[in-house]
Amino acid sequence: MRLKDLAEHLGLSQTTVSRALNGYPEVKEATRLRVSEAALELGYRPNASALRLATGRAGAVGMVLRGADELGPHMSEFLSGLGGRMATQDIDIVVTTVASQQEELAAYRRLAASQRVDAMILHSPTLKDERAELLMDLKVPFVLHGRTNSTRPVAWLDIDNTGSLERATSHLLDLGHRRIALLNGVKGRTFAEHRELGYMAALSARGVPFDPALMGNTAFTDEVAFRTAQSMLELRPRPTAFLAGSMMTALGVFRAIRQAGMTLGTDVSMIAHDDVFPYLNADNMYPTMSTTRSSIRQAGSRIAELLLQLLGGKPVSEIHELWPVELVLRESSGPAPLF
Amino acid sequence: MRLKDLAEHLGLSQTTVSRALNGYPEVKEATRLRVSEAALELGYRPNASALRLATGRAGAVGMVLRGADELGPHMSEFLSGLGGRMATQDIDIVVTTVASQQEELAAYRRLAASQRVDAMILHSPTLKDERAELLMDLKVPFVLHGRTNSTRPVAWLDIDNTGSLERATSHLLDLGHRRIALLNGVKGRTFAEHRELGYMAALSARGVPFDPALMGNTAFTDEVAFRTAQSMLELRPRPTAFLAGSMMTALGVFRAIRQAGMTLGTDVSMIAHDDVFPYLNADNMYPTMSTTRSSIRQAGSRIAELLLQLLGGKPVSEIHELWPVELVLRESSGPAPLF
DNA sequence: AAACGCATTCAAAGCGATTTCAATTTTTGA
DNA sequence: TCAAAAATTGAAATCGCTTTGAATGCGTTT
Repeated sequence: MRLKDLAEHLGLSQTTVSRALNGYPEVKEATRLRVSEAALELGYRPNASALRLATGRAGAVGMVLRGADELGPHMSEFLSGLGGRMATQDIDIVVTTVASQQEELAAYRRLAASQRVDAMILHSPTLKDERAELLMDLKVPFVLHGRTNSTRPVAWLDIDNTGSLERATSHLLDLGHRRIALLNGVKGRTFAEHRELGYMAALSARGVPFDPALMGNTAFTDEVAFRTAQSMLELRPRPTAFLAGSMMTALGVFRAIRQAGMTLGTDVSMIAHDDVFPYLNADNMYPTMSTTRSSIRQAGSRIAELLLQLLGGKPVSEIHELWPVELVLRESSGPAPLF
Repeated sequence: MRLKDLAEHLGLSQTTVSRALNGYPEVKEATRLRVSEAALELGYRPNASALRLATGRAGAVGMVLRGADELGPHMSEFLSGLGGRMATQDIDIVVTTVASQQEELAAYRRLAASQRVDAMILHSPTLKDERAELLMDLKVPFVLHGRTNSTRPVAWLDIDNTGSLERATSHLLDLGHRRIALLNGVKGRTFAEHRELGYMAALSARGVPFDPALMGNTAFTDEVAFRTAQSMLELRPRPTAFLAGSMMTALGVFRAIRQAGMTLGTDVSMIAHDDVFPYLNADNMYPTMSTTRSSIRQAGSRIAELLLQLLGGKPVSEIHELWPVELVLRESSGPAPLF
């Protein structure tokens, strides 16, 4: 069922039918009604490729996912938020996965050159992010989930990682902890740097010295976290509290604590960052987990909105959102043990 | 940079340039070389929409993700496998997310009518799956990840859930367990039914009666699993072993066991199904987790291959793959306790 | 009654690729 | 050497839509 068929069926020109369906004013109301009824009845939907070619808009936004490290469980949550909003505008989400760093830039180039997408979403940026710079060079609009240091303006949405860690660290200090381990993301990533900043700020505000042995910069997997936490717990004096970068990290730390024969919440405290997964509930852990919490799904949904604004012509320099992070105290964070 | 520009730049016709780039035989080798060099140098890439309109192929495959229940961590793993293979063919993956059941069918209709994708991938089918039937009615090619009972032939790839659970259950029976709880997926889903079949078969082979109180049919979240396991552990006689449907489920059961003051691997045994997540390693748990294992990422990659074959004209009736599931025994499964 | 304005409708020109069919050049064979 | 065959190139049609610019019909105004 093409536009032409529909037009012939109605005894109208393609022009009029097209206009009727797209809500142009210069078509008689009775005609419009007749057209939309026929379209509905015959199940007409414009051919996506033709529509895109004619309008010059791709009707899609793109995301490039780094296979190994980045993908993780966060992505599906984010996608879910993003997709919900985009679907209402009939905009597709095109995901591309790549294995290596080089492939990644090539993927952005490819998407841009073939005009497959109208805009893109960038994740987990580094302080100096070449993907962002590339997209700006290519003049592809994008919204950054996170922040980066660029000389040019960038549209972004980020959570307040610095504030989050400052509060969490301060709280642990309040509870008497002095040896607080930070299981952070890999160096270079903006969010990791921001978290470190918050952690450092809280420590120095109390005059607590920073011990590099208590900081880990690794991927957020339970395995790595387990190993890191395990070796940190062998330090003397050992850390009495952990700041875990993600829920997966928290699970690993959790196991390390138990294997060392200690109890979470009394012998050792922990506050983990929770991106809010429906299948992994901090409130329902045992003991319940204190968290810094921010829904990554909501971020996805909001970024979709920002993307639409961006495509609607809103200036990049006006698209910045910094979201506060909740600190939710539960059982896993308690007073420092008295030795 | 359009084809026209490139052709003018080279002093050739669009026809010749197009042919040269697409490897048609009727173009002089020297010309082809000159063209491809210029294309590379100028970074020419055919406009995706135009190409699609001209060829009639969408150059994309679609997936519809149910927001709430389905998305989960499995999806990103699967996507990663799928994407790796598709990228090599310059085929996009279009993901659409939906909230409700109704929206879902509408989404398939929409994608089909607008010819946005050449084929689709279906997940977690039910025994009688209306999405699959719809796609067949709409004549949209698709590969099913899982199986369904349809009168018409369907292309599918599935793991041997029945065999997997039969082995796992048998193994637990060998270890002396008689009260074996099954935390299965929701009723109606083919994989859940298949798993139940395997479980039942193993029980009845030993003449062990089936106790409905020991079977749960829920979503694979740690929270639900925790609650279900908790209440099962209050039964008398209590279950001495658990079959967990996923790693998330396993985490929930794990907590329930600990909270009940018991030890996994001695007081209670568990075998969990592992879809192999890079961030959650059964081998590295404490105690290490016995699993039935099958990589969902590999499944994604293979389904991409099948999809390409399907689009290449291979008959649907010849596209069936049943993958065996490994049983990996580790510390979480031990002999039944002697009361 | 002619002219004007307004509301509708339509024919045709894109959008940027592929592909059919025709034209041109080069090679081959007698 | 010249016609026929083969190799190479190009003009124009096509894909299905949007959109520009022109045309039509009809009630008002002068």
